[in-house]
Amino acid sequence: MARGTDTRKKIMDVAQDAVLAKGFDATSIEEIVATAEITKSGFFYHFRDKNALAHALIERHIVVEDALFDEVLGRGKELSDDPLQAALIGLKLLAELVEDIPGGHPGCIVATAVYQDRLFDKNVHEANRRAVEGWRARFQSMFEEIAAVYPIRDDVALSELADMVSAVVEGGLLMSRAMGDPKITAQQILLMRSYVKLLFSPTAQ
Amino acid sequence: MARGTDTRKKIMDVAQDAVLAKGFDATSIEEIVATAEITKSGFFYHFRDKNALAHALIERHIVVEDALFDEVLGRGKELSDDPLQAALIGLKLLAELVEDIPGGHPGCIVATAVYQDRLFDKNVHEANRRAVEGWRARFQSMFEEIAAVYPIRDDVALSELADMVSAVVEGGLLMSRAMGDPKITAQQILLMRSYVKLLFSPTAQ
DNA sequence: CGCATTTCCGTACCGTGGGTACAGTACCGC
DNA sequence: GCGGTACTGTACCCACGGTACGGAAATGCG
Repeated sequence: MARGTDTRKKIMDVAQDAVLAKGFDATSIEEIVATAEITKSGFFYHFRDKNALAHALIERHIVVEDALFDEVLGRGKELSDDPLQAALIGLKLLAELVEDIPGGHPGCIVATAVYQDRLFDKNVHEANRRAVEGWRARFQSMFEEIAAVYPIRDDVALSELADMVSAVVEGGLLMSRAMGDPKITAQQILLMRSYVKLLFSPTAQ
Repeated sequence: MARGTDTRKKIMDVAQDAVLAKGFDATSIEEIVATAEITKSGFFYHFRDKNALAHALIERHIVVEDALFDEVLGRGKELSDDPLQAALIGLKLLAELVEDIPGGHPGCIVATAVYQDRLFDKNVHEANRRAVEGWRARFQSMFEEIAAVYPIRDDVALSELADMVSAVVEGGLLMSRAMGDPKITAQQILLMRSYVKLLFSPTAQ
């Protein structure tokens, strides 16, 4: 039993490295099986097709990313009882964390799936949608906690503001990739942080 | 002579329709040549490979997009002498324009190229980089004009703020695609607008 | 211990699609 | 009518996703 899950995990690890480094379509199954030291048959035993691999990677990615957000935002709450300060700390930690990723900017698995229609089926896109919805719920509740204490300085929907965090992160990753500058993502997160600060603190600066 | 440029243009038009509808990788050369009523040889006479087609499409796309930004931001300047108001108007027009794209949001050709490494070579990514740099320059000068008149309410770099416009647009398009909700992009642009408003106008509301 | 199930390996094969090679041809300006 | 431009047609190669199927080793279970 351990044998099975090990191999499956190894395939996913190898695939994830390759996908983040080169993109999903640039990662051939033959290459994955070579690196994982298995055979093509072994691969197709664990995954019905390349779609199934993508699906598994995304599901796992969501779990990891959720844990990461939990940690960062949780740490913010630990460090301040004030919901606004907690959020600002959390966003700053997130920016630092994104910047410290070794080997620059791997980009987001979710994003790679969004922009490759043929390669992925409905299951994958569905998983993607759930991931984005999860982020929205998370950040929306964060902003609601802030809004319960502080007046908001502009008429914006908190759900859209929550989406903006995701959008800025994803957009930042994309810009980083396009420009070959890994710092951009962190910069963009800090700008988002600045917006949150201005939006909720009248005496900001 | 007209014969040549016509065919080339026809290939690009056919390809662009298909690419925006289904994505680049889902569009096969065989399909393009069938729709354009030419032969495979004819295609490869005009484009060395699929890369060259992508490159040509992106170059053309950049020109169109630049014209679009020119129009929207120019209209903003027409409607107000105040640089902040002009920018706010421009961003609002941009949001409206993005929302009115028929058939939803095709997504950005630039983004599709960023997330597909194998399909595209250095020329394409280079073209991409220039496009992003162009947007940065454009929005940076916009923000500089505002900053010359209004004090800025947080310590942010204007070049990064300029990148944020691109990041929010791209991130918004990505979120739209992921969620299947074309309205998200426009919402995100309006949030960016709200940030600009708060950042430069102390008496905002 | 025997036996079935799970977890692979090996090999051979297919279809699609990008891309090449190269010969031939129709048109167009000079 | 000559040479270049703009193709057509055919035939072919290769990479890669995916299938088929037989076999083998480890594992769990009675």
